[in-house]
Amino acid sequence: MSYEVAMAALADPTRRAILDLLRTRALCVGEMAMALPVSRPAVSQHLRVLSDAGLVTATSRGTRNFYAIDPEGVAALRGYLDAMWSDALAAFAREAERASERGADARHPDVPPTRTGDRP
Amino acid sequence: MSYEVAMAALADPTRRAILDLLRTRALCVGEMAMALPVSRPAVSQHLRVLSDAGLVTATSRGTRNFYAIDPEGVAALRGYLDAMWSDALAAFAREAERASERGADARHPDVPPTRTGDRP
DNA sequence: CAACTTCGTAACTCATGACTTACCGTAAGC
DNA sequence: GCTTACGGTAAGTCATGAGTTACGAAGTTG
Repeated sequence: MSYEVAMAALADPTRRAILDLLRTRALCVGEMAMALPVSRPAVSQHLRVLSDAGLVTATSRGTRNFYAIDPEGVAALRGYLDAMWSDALAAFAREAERASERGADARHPDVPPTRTGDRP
Repeated sequence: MSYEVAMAALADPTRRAILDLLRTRALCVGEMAMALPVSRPAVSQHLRVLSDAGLVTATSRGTRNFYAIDPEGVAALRGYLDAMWSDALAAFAREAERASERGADARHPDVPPTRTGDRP
């Protein structure tokens, strides 16, 4: 459902770096900011995006906010990619079979063309 | 290796729509442009990005250029997500165990703090 | 209570990129 | 050979978002 927001979230290199930091254990914002080449508010904003995308979870302990990877969000992305992957493999196999049977037979054009449009 | 370019490529909704069109079968540029709310040059540019990211392959047949999903590129993304997913699960389990053993024992702070920096 | 730490938000700047129109190269059909 | 379909590229516009500094809110510690 919401794999689209997660995809957009994973597009940014800094956000991927944040997730890489969180792979081993949960961290608070200041720790991540020290390990990254950007300011702490930037990390906060990225964490906001990652949280909205369902990729991380936040827990407050004292004045510090700890963030950890949310496996559910990652699972949604995996599902999307898995579906696309299997579909692509099936289409590839179908295409190969059709190509082989066309190679033995007469070669007819794939699509009878009718002016494919240029405008949206 | 190159999952980063692929991630950036999948960030755009139009590019994801192109990949969704290609899930069933290979298509030429004009066909995709007709099925999408953008102009044909826009589709060309998106296909260029997807091709550079290793997510699609191109084959010329006559004047038409057919594009299909490249399963290899999708596999790279799956590998990245799989690694992150298993790491996140392991970290989650470790965190849960540490929390339970701390709940029975004395509660010590997680990290002895030393001024986490604000500047990059 | 007062000082300090930690973090989120607001306001702003600036670069990236998504889209358009216009143009040119290339293969097919009369 | 000339015309037509198809698609890639160039140049330009405009919106989005990643980054910064400045400030305020919530909590801990002396």
